[in-house]
Amino acid sequence: MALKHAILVSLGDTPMSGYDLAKHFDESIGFFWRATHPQIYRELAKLREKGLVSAEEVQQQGRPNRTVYSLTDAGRQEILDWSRQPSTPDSVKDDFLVRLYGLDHVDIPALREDLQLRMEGHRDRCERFSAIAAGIEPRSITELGRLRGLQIGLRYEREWAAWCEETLEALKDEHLVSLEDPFMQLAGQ
Amino acid sequence: MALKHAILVSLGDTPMSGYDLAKHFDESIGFFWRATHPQIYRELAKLREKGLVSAEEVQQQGRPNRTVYSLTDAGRQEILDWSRQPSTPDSVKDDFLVRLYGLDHVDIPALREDLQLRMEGHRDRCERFSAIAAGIEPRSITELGRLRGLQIGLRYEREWAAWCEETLEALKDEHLVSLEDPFMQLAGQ
DNA sequence: TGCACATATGTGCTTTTGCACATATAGTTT
DNA sequence: AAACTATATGTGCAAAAGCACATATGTGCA
Repeated sequence: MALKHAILVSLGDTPMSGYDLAKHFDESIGFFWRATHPQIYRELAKLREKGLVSAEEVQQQGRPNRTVYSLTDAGRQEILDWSRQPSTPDSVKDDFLVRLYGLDHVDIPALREDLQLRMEGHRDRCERFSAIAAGIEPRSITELGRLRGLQIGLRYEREWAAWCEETLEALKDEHLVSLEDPFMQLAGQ
Repeated sequence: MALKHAILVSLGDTPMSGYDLAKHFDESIGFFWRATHPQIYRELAKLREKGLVSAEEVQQQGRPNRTVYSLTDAGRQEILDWSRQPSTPDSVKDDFLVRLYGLDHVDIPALREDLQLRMEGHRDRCERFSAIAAGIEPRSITELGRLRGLQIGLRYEREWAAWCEETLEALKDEHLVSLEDPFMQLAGQ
């Protein structure tokens, strides 16, 4: 369970409300661990009970009040303890790759559309990450960590984007007919 | 829920028992979707109820009997329907990257050990994938899909391995002291 | 006036996942 | 004889995740 730790680590930067955290999970740390707002609010309540975070009600005018959470010393210790456990291997679960694995049973035009969308997503993130990374000159341990995180994100997105492009090419109709049709297969040999 | 579909797709290749499937999930399709044997047996029971797979008891001597499952026409249709839905974005959840994000709060020597282990794992898989990929000359739609899957796996592992190496270098003590110590920071400018 | 939107925080319910444990057969090793 | 390994199939239970829905305030816009 590292949602807990993703929250603690985020609060290690600066105190935040659940709402802030939810936005934060949509942007920066969300690349490493995704979470939705109900998950976050529930987890915050548990962390508060355990004393790993402290909460402070903040009055606001013109808007609902916010509950701002801060990391406690116990929370800091919890991060340290957790960081000494071996990390759990990332559990891969990719719908799209399962389809590719069973390519002869799926709707290929639909898969191509999906692939196109994926490629665009990877390209977008690729540009976003490289823009952010270009602006970081690591002056602290934290910045170094963030930069390394961006680097793997960037590598990942870049490879995926390139692979999508290759795969779109490989899945063009004119390349597939010869595979499906036994006559063409013979002709191609 | 694509465990269901990962099983259906696997049975599309050839009929298998739960035990076979569990091994299969440890090897090939496990790169795209991980599952343990209790998950698989439970899912198989559900798929059987829905008529997406059929089961046949096979007597064996010297070993317990096996229940072999086959894909039905309804199952084939289910794969097709599913493949027409947009794929769900892969949900990233990586402990290790969360630690990197909060680098100033974690135990860095422990993280380095973890990083070393990861790197070895990525290198191993990299070699395994490239050995398998080298032996595939795609002659059918299925083989083309499998090859493309291996290609992204290979790219992924290669980038991760390289990144791990870079990061191990960046996290060496001699590079970190200057970041932690304000005096050294001034001296470095 | 009505509506959408951004802020802000939650509840309820279902599905999925993970992990430990249970059970049975038969061969191999110590 | 006891322990270990491989084959083969499950149950029980708790944690985690996902998603729809609920609620409240104030602003801007048509």
